[in-house]
Amino acid sequence: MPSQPTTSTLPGEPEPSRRRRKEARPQELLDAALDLFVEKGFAATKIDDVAARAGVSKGTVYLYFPSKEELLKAVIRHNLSLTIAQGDGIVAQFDGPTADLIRLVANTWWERVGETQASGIFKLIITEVRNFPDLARFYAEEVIEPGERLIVRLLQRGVDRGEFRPTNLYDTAHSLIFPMLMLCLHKHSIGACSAAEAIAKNPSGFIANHIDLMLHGLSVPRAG
Amino acid sequence: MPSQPTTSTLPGEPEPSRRRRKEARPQELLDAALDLFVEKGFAATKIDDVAARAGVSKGTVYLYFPSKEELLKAVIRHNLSLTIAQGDGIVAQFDGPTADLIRLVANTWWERVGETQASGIFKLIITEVRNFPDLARFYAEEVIEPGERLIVRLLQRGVDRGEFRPTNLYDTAHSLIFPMLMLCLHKHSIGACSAAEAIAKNPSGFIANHIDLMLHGLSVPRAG
Amino acid sequence: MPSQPTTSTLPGEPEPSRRRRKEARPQELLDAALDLFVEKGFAATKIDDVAARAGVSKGTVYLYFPSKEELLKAVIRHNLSLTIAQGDGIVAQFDGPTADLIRLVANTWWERVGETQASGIFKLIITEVRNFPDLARFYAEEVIEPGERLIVRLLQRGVDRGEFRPTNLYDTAHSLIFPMLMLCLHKHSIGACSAAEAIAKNPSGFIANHIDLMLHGLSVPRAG
Amino acid sequence: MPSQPTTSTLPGEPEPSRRRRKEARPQELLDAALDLFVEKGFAATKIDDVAARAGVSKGTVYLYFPSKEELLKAVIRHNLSLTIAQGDGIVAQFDGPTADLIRLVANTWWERVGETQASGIFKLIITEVRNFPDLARFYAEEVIEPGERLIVRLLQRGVDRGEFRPTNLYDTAHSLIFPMLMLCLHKHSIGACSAAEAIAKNPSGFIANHIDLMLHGLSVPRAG
DNA sequence: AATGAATGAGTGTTCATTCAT
DNA sequence: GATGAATGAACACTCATTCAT
Repeated sequence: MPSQPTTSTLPGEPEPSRRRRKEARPQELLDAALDLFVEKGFAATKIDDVAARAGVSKGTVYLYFPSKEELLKAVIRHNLSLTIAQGDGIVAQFDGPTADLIRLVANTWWERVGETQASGIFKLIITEVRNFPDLARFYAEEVIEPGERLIVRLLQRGVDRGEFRPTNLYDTAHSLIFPMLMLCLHKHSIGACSAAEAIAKNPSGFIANHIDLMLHGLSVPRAG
Repeated sequence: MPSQPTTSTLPGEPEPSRRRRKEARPQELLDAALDLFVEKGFAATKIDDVAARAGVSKGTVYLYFPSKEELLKAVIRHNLSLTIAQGDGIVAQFDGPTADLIRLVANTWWERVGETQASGIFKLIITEVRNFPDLARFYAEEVIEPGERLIVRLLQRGVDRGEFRPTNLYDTAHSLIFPMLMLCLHKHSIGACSAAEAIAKNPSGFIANHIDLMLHGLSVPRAG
Repeated sequence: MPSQPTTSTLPGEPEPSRRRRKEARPQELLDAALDLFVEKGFAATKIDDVAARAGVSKGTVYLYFPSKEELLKAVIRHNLSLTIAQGDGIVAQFDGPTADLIRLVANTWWERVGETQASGIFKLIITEVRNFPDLARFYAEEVIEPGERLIVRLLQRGVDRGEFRPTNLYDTAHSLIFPMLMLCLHKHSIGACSAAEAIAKNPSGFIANHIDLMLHGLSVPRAG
Repeated sequence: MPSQPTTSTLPGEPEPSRRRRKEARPQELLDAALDLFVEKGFAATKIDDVAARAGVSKGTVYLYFPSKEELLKAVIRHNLSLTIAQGDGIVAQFDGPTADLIRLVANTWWERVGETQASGIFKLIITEVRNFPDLARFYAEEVIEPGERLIVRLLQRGVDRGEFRPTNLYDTAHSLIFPMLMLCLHKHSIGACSAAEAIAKNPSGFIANHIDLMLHGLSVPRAG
């Protein structure tokens, strides 16, 4: 279930040169490892399987990563660096109503994270932080804090412009983002088993409903 | 970190009779196993550690559960049976405004699940369904479906009584419940590492804010 | 080539009880490990082979020794403690000519060390000190220093009593002991391959000749 | 720790021509391999390290030696051919007292073997013969037998000339040579770890004392 | 019932060897 | 010739499971 084919040459394609392979390897291995760590968990994933999915032999994994644990950390680091500061740019230059901005940010995030392989990183974090506690600091600094700051800034903008009523912005930020994260977790757990689930079938519909609900919940009561 | 003491006798307590201990064994083992499966994951948990935490020797675990996998299933079954049909009673006999009913159900759930050891079950499910896919059917039937039905019924009650505007009730149910589940997940992952997190410090405040936001979001727009 | 049978029960013998086995295990494993480490070297010895020679399975080795390296250290520690202070007693209470005392000590040492499995320890030390340098301090303190002191005291006794001419006693001590150590090394290297070697056939003869030569070498020149 | 520089060019030295380097390769590899085999043992030495010490890449080793085992044999063969028949020339043309001849041979040997990298070969032999038993025959024929013959001839010369009393010449030869060999072994084992050892500090003094002791031991008792 | 010694299949990691460049 | 990426067999070590006590 990798989102990009990472296995060795398909028939018909020219065999990539040794040098080109070497440059592509780490990425291929990280993709394979993300897939498997997310699917099975760190402990239940065999290095042999990571290697096989990347189309190489077991020893090759150790040419690029000194241990299974370092591979895990590299997977997380690599996929987090994709995530951070994704939204900051959008927010800075947007000019219209905050409701539209929030919808834009949510949809962009869903396209770039939720629908890609990277969505698995959240399950991986939740699964493995307790076993590798230094991941916690890493994740808090790289994702949670910038992410919270971004959303709080968004909400503050709405309040400042008289669009939103005041609430506890940190709590509200979590009410906004948590269902989106659950969507990612769901996709890589129950959603991967029983396809017969409404939410798995139409995540965009769910997101639209969720954002509407939240925006309505934040709307300023009519003076009366 | 078990919420109930599961280890052997503390000095000062009266030694429980041998019979008491024997009858309590399976429960103690299930508690110990839940703790460890949640903390470390199934694959990274050693039977030895489960036994040690329950205050027995390794062999004893096998007197009660035929294999590690069956122990996992028993843990899940046992903790799910606590969960299911918890709220049905409350709903049936409640008479006031749906907003109050929802607050009551949410707070009751948080007390009985979120604040207890049982809150870990959601992390366990998310972590392990893909490795033990028959858990999926089990969980869907025992938790997801009754849970969704309960919340949808709640929301429908609000709509029927003219308290809530109409929305996609399944999506809205998920918007309502997902942040509560994330609270449980958080508590057993990041929240267990860096205590310096707003959300971890005041979950009840977060729940109150979340429910308010949702109820406001569901409120019927003023005619006019 | 173990000097005592260490493998599991011979047919006809009563099966030793589980408890008795547990007490005997470490010794059996140390004997097996000494044999193999001496024969093949540390790196080339497989834990599987140690286990097989001791008549147990691989996992059992790890019940008693936490790693291969600790097993090595235990082997050395165990075999050195046999060695230290072996001669001190003899020397203290001897009364006759120093020449006789030296012959007695040499023969006793040969019987108790040279002819037993423990003779392999010297090869093991020489082979492995550079890879495990903290063995060096250990060996220097436990064997070299007490050993040198013993022999120097012996020689000094001879000089004091006018039996030996004065020489550099440390150098002479080494001239005395080194050929005995070479005999041990030889036995576990070349001597184990080509049996057709004079020295391997008659070590006691060699020792007698060597001691005679040394004693004659130490004898006081006739006043002339 | 090689006694001759075997690594690639030092800054300031003229860069050897490519041809020079190529012709020197096998010698450089043999030197590097001897160092490492002696230091760590055959099994614990990595081809990668041999290559690195010789300043080439791993693949290059296989251009010159078909396998690690053949490299070992080449190292031994090469260092033995240095050793054999070193002394025969000296003995043939010497004319004075046998005592002087023995001192000359011993000192020459120590200069040419004991003080050079080649002294490690004895440790290597003792360490590895049991794993590669055909080395035994090789070593016996090339070193032990010629060496013994040489020393026995020396001793016989002394007896024939009335300088030495008769003894078992084979045993005496071993008494003479074993301490010298132990000096080599010591240098590459304990001596390489704890420098604070009398013997390691003044090997020539030890040799002088040892030969004196032996010669005195062999001296003809005064008639009387 | 309870124990914990023993097992051996399974997995992370290493490293001699190969071979395309 | 020289390189170093890739391989995969081999080995240290772990741990679920069994069973004699």
